[in-house]
Amino acid sequence: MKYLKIPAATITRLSIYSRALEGMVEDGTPVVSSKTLADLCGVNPAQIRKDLAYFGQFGVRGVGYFVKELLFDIKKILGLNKEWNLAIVGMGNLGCALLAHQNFAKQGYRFVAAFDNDMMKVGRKLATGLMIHPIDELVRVCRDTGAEIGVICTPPDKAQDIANRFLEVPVKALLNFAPVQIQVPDGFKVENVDFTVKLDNLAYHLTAG
Amino acid sequence: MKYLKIPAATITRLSIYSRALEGMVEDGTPVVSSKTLADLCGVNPAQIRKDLAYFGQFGVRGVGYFVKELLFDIKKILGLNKEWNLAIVGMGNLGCALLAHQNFAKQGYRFVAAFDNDMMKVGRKLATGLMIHPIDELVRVCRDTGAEIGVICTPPDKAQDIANRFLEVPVKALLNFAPVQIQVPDGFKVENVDFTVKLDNLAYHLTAG
DNA sequence: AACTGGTTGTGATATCAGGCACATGCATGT
DNA sequence: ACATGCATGTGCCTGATATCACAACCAGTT
Repeated sequence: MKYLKIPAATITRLSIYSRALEGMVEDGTPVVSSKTLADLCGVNPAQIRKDLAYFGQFGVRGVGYFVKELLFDIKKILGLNKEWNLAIVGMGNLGCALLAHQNFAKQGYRFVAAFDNDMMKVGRKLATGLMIHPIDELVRVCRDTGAEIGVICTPPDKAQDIANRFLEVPVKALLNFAPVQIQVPDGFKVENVDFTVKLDNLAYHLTAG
Repeated sequence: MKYLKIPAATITRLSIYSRALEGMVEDGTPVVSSKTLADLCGVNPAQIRKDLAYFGQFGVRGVGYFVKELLFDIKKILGLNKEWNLAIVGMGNLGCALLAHQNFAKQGYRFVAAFDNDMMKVGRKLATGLMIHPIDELVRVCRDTGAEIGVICTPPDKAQDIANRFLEVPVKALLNFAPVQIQVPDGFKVENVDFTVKLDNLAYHLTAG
């Protein structure tokens, strides 16, 4: 089952489903149909069933899906039944905001290392108890702390260099906030978060659309 | 030409091309081929030519594209030949970081209004000279300042309410950082920026491969 | 003026993702 | 025990998206 190719879009949607399901767990909703969940997530009901079908059977015909169970299963599929250790580079406004952000902890993502090149910042202790290390120590500290995912919040011209250091650790997954395309070898994975790209989409929509 | 449907993915890529081209302008590179640009952006060369073909002819056969010209044309396509006025709601860590972030200004996006419900924050003046308004004043202030794009940085449970207020202005484009799916009528557009979705993708990749 | 190298623009082709519609099967009630 | 209602799981179809491959075309050279 797992050996046929899963579309990347499916994984992204699973993640979105899990957000909606978390909300339902809080509300105490016990059961949900693909129709209801679809409306909430803005997709087609068949899409949800198809996405889940890649990984097995989770529903009860004539009834729907048990919310808690389905959430548990999706999290397991995504690999969220463990904590993930993050290392972050670039303690500017954005980097600090991410560190302080609640959503990460809530989803089981934990920052275990922070880096910056600014000597004014190095050695400072953050509110979380984390200390800021110089970037030269990245490889060593990441190994010591068991970092598994790298978060890049540096200016664009530094991003590739940072990525290369992460590759050396090796940290095989990178979340890149810098507005450049980072090159990595096979087996490594980069996800880009570029606000301005999203804004450009909106601007286009307002202009032409 | 503009009357056939343009894939959303094309618009996103145009935005990515423009980032790469900006770098080339700084380096003083005068001309670029679709091959070179493709390598830099991690896409297929034919993809670039196809994307551009939706909007006209921009290259010279046997030569390539003039960097400055192409950048100008792409920006014009995206509607970036003007400044866009942003209004932001939710002045937590993330909201403040976005306000201070350089990339927005560099791309012609300008914050003209800021809102929060926390009475400790309302009335405070930010470094940029912007004052924080209470959310009840959103509709009025957005109209006064000519806000065109709304940025939502509130907790998830407040996001839909904020969106509804923006619809009333009307602000027709929303950049949503809250991890929920926002419902809007036709003609309005929401772009979601959800870090945890991206992280989940990485987690899946590390887990399942 | 003709030739050559090189890159675009684009029709044709392959691949992929999404949506429909129905058979399958569970739960409830009689 | 059987019939009914309802939502899932899935084969098939349709449409969109990406890639290939080649003709069209420009610049520089002989």
